[in-house]
Amino acid sequence: MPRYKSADRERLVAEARRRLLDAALGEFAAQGYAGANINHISLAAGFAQGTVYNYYPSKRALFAAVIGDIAARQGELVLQGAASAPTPAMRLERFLAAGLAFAQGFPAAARLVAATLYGADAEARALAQHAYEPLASYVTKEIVLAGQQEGTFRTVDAELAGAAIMALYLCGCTAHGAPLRANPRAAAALILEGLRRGT
Amino acid sequence: MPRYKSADRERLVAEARRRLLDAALGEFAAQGYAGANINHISLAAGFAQGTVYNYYPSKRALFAAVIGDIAARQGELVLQGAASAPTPAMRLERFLAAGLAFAQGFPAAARLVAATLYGADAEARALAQHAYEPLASYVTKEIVLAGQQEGTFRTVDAELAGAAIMALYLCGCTAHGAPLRANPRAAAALILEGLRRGT
Amino acid sequence: MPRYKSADRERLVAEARRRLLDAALGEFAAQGYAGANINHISLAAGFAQGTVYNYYPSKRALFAAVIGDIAARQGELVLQGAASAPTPAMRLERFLAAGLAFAQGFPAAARLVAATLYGADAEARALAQHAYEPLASYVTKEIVLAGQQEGTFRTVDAELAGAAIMALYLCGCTAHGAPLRANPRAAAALILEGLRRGT
Amino acid sequence: MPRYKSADRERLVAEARRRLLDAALGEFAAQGYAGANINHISLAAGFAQGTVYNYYPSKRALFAAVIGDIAARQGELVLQGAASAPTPAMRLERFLAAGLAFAQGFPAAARLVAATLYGADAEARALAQHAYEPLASYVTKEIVLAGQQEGTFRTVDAELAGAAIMALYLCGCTAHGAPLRANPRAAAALILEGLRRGT
DNA sequence: CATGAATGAGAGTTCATTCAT
DNA sequence: CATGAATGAACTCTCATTCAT
Repeated sequence: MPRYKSADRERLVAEARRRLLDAALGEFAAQGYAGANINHISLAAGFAQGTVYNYYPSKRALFAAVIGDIAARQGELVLQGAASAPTPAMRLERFLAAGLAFAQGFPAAARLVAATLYGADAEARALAQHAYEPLASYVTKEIVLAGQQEGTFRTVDAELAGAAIMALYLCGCTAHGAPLRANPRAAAALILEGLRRGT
Repeated sequence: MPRYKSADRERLVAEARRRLLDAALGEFAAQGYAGANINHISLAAGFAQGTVYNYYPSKRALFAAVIGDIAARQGELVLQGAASAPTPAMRLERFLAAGLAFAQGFPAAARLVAATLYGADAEARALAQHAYEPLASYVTKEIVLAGQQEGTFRTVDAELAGAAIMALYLCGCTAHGAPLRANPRAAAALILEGLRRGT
Repeated sequence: MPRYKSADRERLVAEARRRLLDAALGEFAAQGYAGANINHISLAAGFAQGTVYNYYPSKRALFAAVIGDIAARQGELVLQGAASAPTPAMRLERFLAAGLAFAQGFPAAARLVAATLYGADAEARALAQHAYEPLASYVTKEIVLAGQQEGTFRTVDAELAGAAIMALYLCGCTAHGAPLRANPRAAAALILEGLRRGT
Repeated sequence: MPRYKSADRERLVAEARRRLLDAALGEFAAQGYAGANINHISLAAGFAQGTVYNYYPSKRALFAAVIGDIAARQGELVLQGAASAPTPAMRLERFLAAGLAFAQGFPAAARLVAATLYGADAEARALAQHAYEPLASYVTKEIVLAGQQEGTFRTVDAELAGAAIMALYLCGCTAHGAPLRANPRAAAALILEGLRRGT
């Protein structure tokens, strides 16, 4: 009978989970979900093999927790950054800047999210899509649609524009993405003004 | 064993490889590299399990061959489509249209490429990057830079613009990509004109 | 630490053991020895996981205690029931009635004993055989042999008859045993009179 | 493409299965289902660990095959022995003699069946009950009921008598069963005539 | 004496790879 | 060159047991 579940206990549990999430993020980002070794994660977190299972009931559950954790942290940061801007154009710029800063600060997390969203594992993909739904819908509604209603954005298909922005945003951390990361302001300008020289 | 292989022999070998590549593409796209089962591939290709090893020395080598094959077929199609267009803007449009048509015609291939380029497996990523280098540099040189030299494109960072176009292009087949695929002409317009309404 | 334990202390310990034995009986009966989870037992007894080890040094020891406990309770009940009967035939009837009543009242216990006595685990089997020796020898001596000496029973091999009765008795709770349980009087008659119609 | 699945191949497969079934019988009988180690079985059969899975898809399936194999062999032997006898009484005697001879010849098989039928594992029990249904219904119909219709057997509850005979039969290989096995004729007489001396 | 997080050996199962036929 | 049985390392997950608190 747990006598009162001291705050101490809870803090220890939270810290153990933190260590596991961090170790898991590293492993999943480096090896992919299928390639990750759950015992390595446990050992990397400073536990014995099998101790993960005292905190998460399965590899999948641990993975879900990792993705959820990333999405929450990134969402908070990014939406906070963008929300305070008065115009849709500025929100776009801040959105990209905050997101790409996150990718720069936590490259493993960014890589893992992209790998999951564009990977073959349907279950994992659904999970990540669900976790990133708030960000995606923020872009579509508060940036693209808002700019169109305000009259400063062209009336292109909002979904199309949203998908394009999300693609840039999510790929800003991998492969061909280095220039995006290095220059979020220019990326925003590119989206706003397009490639063609104005008349 | 005749040293001089009959052309017949070679054709049979080529056809066997074709069957294996097709089966492997399906399996890798559906399960990811780590999740793919090489014996299933062999069986799906109409061979016994283990027969892959008469044609490819390892799972990795088979995977590399699959990626190489996709890149070659896609490159041929896309560059062919784009090269005949006289202006950089038209080349961009045709490039996107041809690429997204490829993604529509061979969704498994498109998904596999994106998953590999944005996935966690560093070795596989390097492989795919190398295979897609021609496409990427075509975009940068023959579209972005050419348009700038011609005077019709803004002088934004060419690498940045190239990366953005490749991101759109590659993600046009997955996750948030559905609207892109459905509407390549609008996607090209978005890249050319940007979001902001002209003055 | 007072050497002289207060009676209070001892009562508490006895009650804790009781709870553990009851919980263990349920788990062992439901899952078998190998399949039983000792932490589940501890929790089901209202303790934390691991607390069993304050009362029993190992899973095996706990198991032995469970079997011993059942044998003791069943033996007391059954022998009490049978001992007061004046003739061997009546003792047989009461023996079966009491035993099958026990099986009806404590089905988990009955099932566990049969599973142990007829199970694969040699160590457990030896343990249970030892615990049930008193019952077995009661049947052989006080029922079969006594009846033969009295002149009312045929002089069949006493051990054989004893084994047959014990088999019926122990299987009266499982598998094909339902009719036995339902009808102890008829079972006794069957043993006494046999199948063949008297001349 | 298997060219013609030579009889050779099939013989080899059958022989491999035989080795595995034998090894599995030994392990399951000695350790119980839950306690058995499937890699030990594979090694004991002369294969590497994991090779069982080329022949049976799971531990449970292997177990089912073992039980099915025993039931088939025992059923053939026992029913053959009993069926040729003209009267129900003789069928009973032969049934017991054949069954107990089987138990003597294949003690591990007999022990495993009893352990399964009286064990805690519900799934395994159902399996074994199903496999032994033919024997059980033979006893009830062709022995007990037939004897009653013929007029030579008392009209006791047929199910009760059948269950009693099956219990004796199945327990003839364990625990208190040694005398039964040693003396099947006397066991049959006991069932037919009962314990009580005729008047 | 109770707790329950931690341990780590060991379980069932998968599968890339080999090789005798 | 095709076959497919065999291999055995490696995986995820379980759980009896320990011990600091």
